[in-house]
Amino acid sequence: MHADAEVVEPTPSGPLDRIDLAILDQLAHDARSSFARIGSQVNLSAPAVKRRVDRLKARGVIDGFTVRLDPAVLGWATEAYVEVYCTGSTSPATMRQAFDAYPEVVAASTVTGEADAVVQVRAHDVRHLDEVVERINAEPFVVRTRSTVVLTPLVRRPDLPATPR
Amino acid sequence: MHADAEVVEPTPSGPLDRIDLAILDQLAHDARSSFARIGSQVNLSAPAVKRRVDRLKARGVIDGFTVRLDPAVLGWATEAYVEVYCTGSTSPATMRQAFDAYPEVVAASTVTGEADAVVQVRAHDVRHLDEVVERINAEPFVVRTRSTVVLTPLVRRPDLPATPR
DNA sequence: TATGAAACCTAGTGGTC
DNA sequence: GACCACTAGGTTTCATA
Repeated sequence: MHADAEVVEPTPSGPLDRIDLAILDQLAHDARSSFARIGSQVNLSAPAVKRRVDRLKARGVIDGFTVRLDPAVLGWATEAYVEVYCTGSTSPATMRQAFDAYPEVVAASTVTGEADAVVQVRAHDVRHLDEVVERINAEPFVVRTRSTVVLTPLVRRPDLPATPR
Repeated sequence: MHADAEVVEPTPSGPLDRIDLAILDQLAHDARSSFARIGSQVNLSAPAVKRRVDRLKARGVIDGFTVRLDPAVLGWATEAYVEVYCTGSTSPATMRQAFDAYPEVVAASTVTGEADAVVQVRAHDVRHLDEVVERINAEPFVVRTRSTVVLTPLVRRPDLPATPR
């Protein structure tokens, strides 16, 4: 071991190259595509693609592979953004623990602005949504909520575009 | 071919059974899992699982398979909910067409409440986010916007839970 | 250090019962 | 839906640049 001018990456990193991004693009489009088919798109052999994918998984760039489901077909027809106002010093950890317990919660984050958090909720119908919002309201750290119900979904992306910085 | 008392489904439908939901659960957890492995979880042979998955795809329940990427690692560190206020009679189609053109737009929907639409935006940083919001503001049908920036992501579900109705 | 070719083994797929 | 046979894809090894 010797000290260089260059810093050695602690996590096996280095920036994603054009090929990595192309592979991610392919996987975003079809995560069950074969390595050979991906390889033919990015001019690489199947083993080479597999190695890159393994590396991307190890680095945490790839978090996993999931199925894209049509919420409506599954009976999750109602969606809402719920702004949550909390008591003075509610920690993010407390909120996370609470919201994580709801299967109806798709996403939740603390936010800037008047509200403390925005929670995205999926429900079967308005009655179900109402029930979930009531339960959130009943959480000890919640002062009040303000719901914005989705009328028409306009855009819904598979995942993030693998655009280079 | 003969006429029965039973009506033949035009779309190959019928409700999802317990096994279908279990399969979707497995795929949500790992979309690249083998049919054999899924089968062992749901007590079914690999071909049987494949046929069910094919059927679920044909029915539109399964929309596709994608990779889950860590936004932060890819350089998409900043996220915001942008409420959009539109001119009198802006059609959802107009909005969809406009928002679809932004790679930074993750999701967009028309909503109840004061605003006409909520647009979820992913950006590299606050400067980038600001630029995107400016562009949205410049859309001919947009009167004004109100952005809520994400501070800490608390919950982010892979996809919808395959809970029966 | 990353790749390609080949070998080997596991999984996908269509037919049959 | 299971079983079987066949094909295709995943994974490891090894040689190479």
